[in-house]
Amino acid sequence: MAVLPRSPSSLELTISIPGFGSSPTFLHSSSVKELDINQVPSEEEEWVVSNMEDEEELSNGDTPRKKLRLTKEQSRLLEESFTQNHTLNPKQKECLATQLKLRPRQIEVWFQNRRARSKLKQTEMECEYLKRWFGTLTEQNRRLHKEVEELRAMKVGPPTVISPHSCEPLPASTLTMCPRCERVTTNVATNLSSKVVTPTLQSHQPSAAC
DNA sequence: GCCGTCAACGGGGCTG
DNA sequence: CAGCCCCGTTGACGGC
Repeated sequence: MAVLPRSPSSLELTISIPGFGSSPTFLHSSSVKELDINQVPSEEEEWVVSNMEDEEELSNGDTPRKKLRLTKEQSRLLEESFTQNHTLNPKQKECLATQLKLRPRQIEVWFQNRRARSKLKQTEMECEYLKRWFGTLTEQNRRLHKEVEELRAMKVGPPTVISPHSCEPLPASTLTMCPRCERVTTNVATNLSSKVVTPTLQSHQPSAAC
């Protein structure tokens, strides 16, 4: 799983703009028209205006909402910056905002949305990978079931396994699998009547310890 | 008209 | 407590 880097960027602040603050009331305004940077869209900033006239106000006194579309150049620079750092420190944010003629809050929002898109893409890729893996396991499971059926059909007597402890053959019927930890264990009742079992093999009782 | 995309918002959690 | 981030959502817009 990829972890987004939080290291500082190499970008440095070189220009400061007086009065270019980001007070909460300023940022949380539902209308972007009152923001001075948005009143006169520069040639580098492209606005898509709704059907409402600029001067028209809504019944509740709010100004109509406009939709900002970043220009290709702005998007390119933001993407370029994103490849270097997935997060920005305040200086980098201010610097980018000045460079792109956007508000720092817009830079911040763009990076948040960009990180979200990255994560979504990553999740979709992981989903695809898991789907393929599931398909592979399903196919493998099918083949193993088929193999088991073929072995059962051979009817060559009771199957035996070699004990890893004694290196002697064990009747497979004496083996069971613990449903909790899925470890192969010996059947106690059967083992007691069998002389094949060696003392090294411990009986296993499923418990909460598994 | 529906749907996908994207900028923006609001709330909650975390941290120094 | 300010500042930041994440997350879910909203609203505007474009494409079909």
